[in-house]
Amino acid sequence: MNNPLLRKLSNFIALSKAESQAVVDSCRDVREVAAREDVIAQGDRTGGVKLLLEGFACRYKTLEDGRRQIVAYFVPGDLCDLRVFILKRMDHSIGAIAPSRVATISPDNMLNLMHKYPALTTALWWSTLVEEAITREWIVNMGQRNALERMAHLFCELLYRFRTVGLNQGLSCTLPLTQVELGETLGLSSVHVNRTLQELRRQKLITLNGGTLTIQDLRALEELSFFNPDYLHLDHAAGKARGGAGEGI
Amino acid sequence: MNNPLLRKLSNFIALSKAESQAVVDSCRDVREVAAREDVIAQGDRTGGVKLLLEGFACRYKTLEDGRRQIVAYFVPGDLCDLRVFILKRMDHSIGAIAPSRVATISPDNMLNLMHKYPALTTALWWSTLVEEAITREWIVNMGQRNALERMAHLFCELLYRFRTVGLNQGLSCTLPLTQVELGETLGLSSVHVNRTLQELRRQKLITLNGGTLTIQDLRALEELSFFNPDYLHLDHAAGKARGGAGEGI
DNA sequence: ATCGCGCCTTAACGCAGGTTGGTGAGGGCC
DNA sequence: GGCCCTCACCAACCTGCGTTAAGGCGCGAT
Repeated sequence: MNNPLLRKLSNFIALSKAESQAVVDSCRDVREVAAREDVIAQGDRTGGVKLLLEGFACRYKTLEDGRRQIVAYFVPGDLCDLRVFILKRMDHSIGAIAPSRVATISPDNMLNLMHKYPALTTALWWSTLVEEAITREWIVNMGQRNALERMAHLFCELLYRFRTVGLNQGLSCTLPLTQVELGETLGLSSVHVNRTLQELRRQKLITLNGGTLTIQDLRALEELSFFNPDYLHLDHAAGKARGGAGEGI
Repeated sequence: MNNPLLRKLSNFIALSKAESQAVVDSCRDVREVAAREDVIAQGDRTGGVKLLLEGFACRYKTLEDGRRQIVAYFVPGDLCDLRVFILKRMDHSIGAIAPSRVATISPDNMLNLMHKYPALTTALWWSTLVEEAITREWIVNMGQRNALERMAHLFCELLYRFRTVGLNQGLSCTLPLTQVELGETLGLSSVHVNRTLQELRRQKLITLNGGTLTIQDLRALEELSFFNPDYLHLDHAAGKARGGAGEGI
């Protein structure tokens, strides 16, 4: 199982061979995207569903005066919105941060998949619900936490998310972000990102260099940032939800 | 058509009589909720889908140390998440702000509705996509705009949303928020909310008292806050999307 | 080799917004 | 009538974070 989407969904539900194969089969149309290149830009007509297979990407919005805000990160296995094709135009952009491989699944293909495999559908909805919960948690992060807590919280979240697709190495993971990008994510200036990073390093909580994040003390980082992983809804043992409500939506 | 959900959906698609009736029929189980009372609390088992028929409500999260962040507002016609029942427990709370009437639609009822009326399904997905876009815009708001811009942007958004269900009176709408709640929404202290409100009043942009918001100069308020309504996806003339992609998902 | 460039780092200064601690008006209740 | 509670509003003070500006380091291009 080297498809990261399958790896992610298997956290929620045990997929049959047919279901797994169907997912793999729909990832035929693959495109390489360079670092800092857009996958889709604000204002573009919506196309098919995008699935990040490899790399690291983000969703962002730009204000008229140039200010930029990153509103989500994509790790491998993340779908860039299951249903955008209902809308006409993108109200935001999706851009690669690291060199990435992105599969495009056509609307027809997607609908087909969901008609044939209700259990798969449920699993996909679960993943979008988690995505929404993450977005909400980011609002909490920006509104209620100070710079140190905010950054600590983000790092905790990213570690958990890399874990669910097996892309962590213990308490380390690949995180090729510049400090400017971190600032655009957390609503901070790059100068203050620098200060905050150094404070986290000084407290021996993390190291971050050469595009690798290592968490030295996860417990402490979680306590500092009031991190509560409930919103990631990882409490499903694989297969537990089999036949659950929501099939066939 | 006095069902606010129908009024909202009709912005996206022209609904048939059968479809409209089906929606109305599923709003049988109605509950009155007092102001400041919770509809569902963090940690509760997820029940059916909630639909706000009347009043004003919000989604919020509370940190362990008591800090509270409002992450969304619900105006009449808003569904409190179409698919929560896939998850086990709520990772946040939903609370009434004004006295409200809330309908509960059971999962079975919901699934049934969506199986029978594909066009309705598309319209419902459209509304959740808009909800997600709003959530993302709130992140942009918190991350990139200062207090004045942030509050101005929120007021623009609320006016547009009240308009889509016909609950505005020209440039006025009912907005029974305390300054503390505004602060919990915008990530500001209530003191600073007060200062900011006064600045908006001083600039003759709005008035807000007795639970009524009046926008005196919408154009100026939009410019001040870099408000771009694209993310609300109101560009569908009713009926235009009839038969569009996404039916039957 | 060295130039340029992207990125990280540091320092000095100022301001937006938080904190604390008030006042006073209005409304519900005994 | 008096009491309590909530909410808007106000003032003094403090600080977290933004801004500006300058220097350093690694690396690819010429």
